[in-house]
Amino acid sequence: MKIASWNVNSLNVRLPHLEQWLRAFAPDIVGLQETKLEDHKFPDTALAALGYRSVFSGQKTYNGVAILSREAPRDVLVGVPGFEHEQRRAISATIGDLRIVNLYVVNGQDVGTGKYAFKLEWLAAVRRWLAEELRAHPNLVVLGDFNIAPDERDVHDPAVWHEDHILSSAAERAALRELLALGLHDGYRLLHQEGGVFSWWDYRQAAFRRNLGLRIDLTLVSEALRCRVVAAGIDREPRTWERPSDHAPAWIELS
DNA sequence: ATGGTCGGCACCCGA
Repeated sequence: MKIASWNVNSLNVRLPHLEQWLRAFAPDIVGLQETKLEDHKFPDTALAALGYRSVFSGQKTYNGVAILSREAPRDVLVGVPGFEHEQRRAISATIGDLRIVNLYVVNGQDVGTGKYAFKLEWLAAVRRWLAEELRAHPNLVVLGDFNIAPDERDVHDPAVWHEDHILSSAAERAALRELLALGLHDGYRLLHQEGGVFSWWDYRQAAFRRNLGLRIDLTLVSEALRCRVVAAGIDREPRTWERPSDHAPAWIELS
């Protein structure tokens, strides 16, 4: 059972990439972020032709999330209960014996801005909600673009990505640690300890060629699923293709 | 630290 998270940065532009990658990688479940598509424009027919069901919550221009799965999704939930707003950043569904939560965490722009404050509020609301979600669904997978690099191994240059910098700041990392403290584990780190493995590279400065990246796309698993994680990785291949997303798919395999 | 590159959409904003 392969489960992946991929920020596609516009599904309108990236549908051919997604189709090619689904054929090549053959995941069972995929969480997509930044689809940037209103629901009536979601390419569910094209994805069904490849054997995937789709559930989605999108909007024009910004944000937008979706879950693709080979098995039919049940009990679909849009948004973060108790924290209503316009931005389409969360979608959840039950697939087989797994509860899947797909998040597009607020970027936060810069430390100290209003968007940064909103990021921390949003993460606090997610934590309150996931505490309940874990009680209801012991087999929980929380995946997505977290827009937080968990620690120094997850940034190419800790001198740049330091405790006062967006995506690596002390408060953001503390918020992520609070999520993990609910009883969630970073699937990738269960199996790999080395640094320098990234999921996002800025479009500028030839960052991908120079591997100047961050690992901000994560797949978290609950305690009950911990021992079922048999493989994990980041598939850099689609980042090498023409006109790529700035993110690569991050994946885990469950037994 | 700055400036650089994308996508969407409208000549600028968000990432």
